[in-house]
Amino acid sequence: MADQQNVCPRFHRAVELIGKRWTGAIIRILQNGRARFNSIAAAIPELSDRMLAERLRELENERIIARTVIPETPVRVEYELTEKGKALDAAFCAIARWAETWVEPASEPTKEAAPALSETVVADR
Amino acid sequence: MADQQNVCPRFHRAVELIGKRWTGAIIRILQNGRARFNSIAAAIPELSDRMLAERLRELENERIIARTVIPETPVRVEYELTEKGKALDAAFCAIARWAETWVEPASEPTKEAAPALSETVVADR
DNA sequence: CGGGATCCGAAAGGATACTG
DNA sequence: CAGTATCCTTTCGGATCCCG
Repeated sequence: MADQQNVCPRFHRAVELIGKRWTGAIIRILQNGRARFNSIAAAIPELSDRMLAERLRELENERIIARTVIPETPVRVEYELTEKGKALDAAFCAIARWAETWVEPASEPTKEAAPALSETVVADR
Repeated sequence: MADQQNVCPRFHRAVELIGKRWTGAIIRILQNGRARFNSIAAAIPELSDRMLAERLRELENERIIARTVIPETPVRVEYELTEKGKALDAAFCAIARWAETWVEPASEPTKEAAPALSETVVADR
C-alpha cells in the first residue's frame, strides 16, 4: 500500500535543480567538454542570451559548473563541469536511456490518433 | 574541444518533463506503490491541492501515471505508475545517488560561510 | 565577445471558497 | 474525498539597449 513518508529533501532539491528550465540541456552540452558562451547559445537556439547567462550563474553558484575567464581581446570565457557536475553523468545517461525508449522524438503530430485517456473505473477491489 | 550539436530533443523533453516543478516528488512517492490524492498531498506539504491536481493530470496525459476511480462513498481515486512511469525508476535512483553525495540536506544556513565564488582568471592557455 | 540593466507582457503558482 | 473556480501575486522570460 506504500504509506508515504515525506520526500527526501536532498532528492527534491536535486531534481528541481537539474530539472529547472534549460539547465538539463546546458549540462548536457558541457558533458562533452568545455564550451564558450556563444557556443552553448548556438546549440540551444530557443534559449535567449539573458536566460543562458542567468542559468549559467545559477549553475555556477551550485558549483556544478566552473567559469574561466581568459583575458584575450576580445575576452574568452569558458564553462566546464566541476566534479559535482561531472558526477551527474550517470543520472543523465539514465534519463537519456529512458527518453530513447519512452519519449517520441517529435511533438504530438497526430492529435486525433491519440486514444484520449480512458477513464478507468473499478467496480470494487 | 567538444563542438556542440543540438541537444537531443527526446532527452530535452524528458528532462523538462520529469524536472517540472513537483513532478519529481510526485513520481518518487508513487514509486513505492499506488497512492490516493490526499495521501500524496500529505507527503508534500508545500504543494497546494490545485498544483497537485494539475500535475497529476499532466502526468496522466503523458501516460506516466494511471488514474483509477473506485466508486465507493466517498469516492476513492488511486494513482499509480504505468510501465512508462515505472521505467523511470533507474533514472530516479541515479539522481538520488547523486543527491546523496553532492547535495547538502538543509538549505543555505551559513550564508557568510560560503566562500563566494572565486573569479577564475587564466593568464593564457 | 560575453554579458548586465531595464521594461513589460505572459505564465505559473498561492489562497480561499465551493461542489459532487 | 477529490477535486474546480476564481482571484490575485509572483515569477519567468523575451526585447531592447548598453558596456568593457
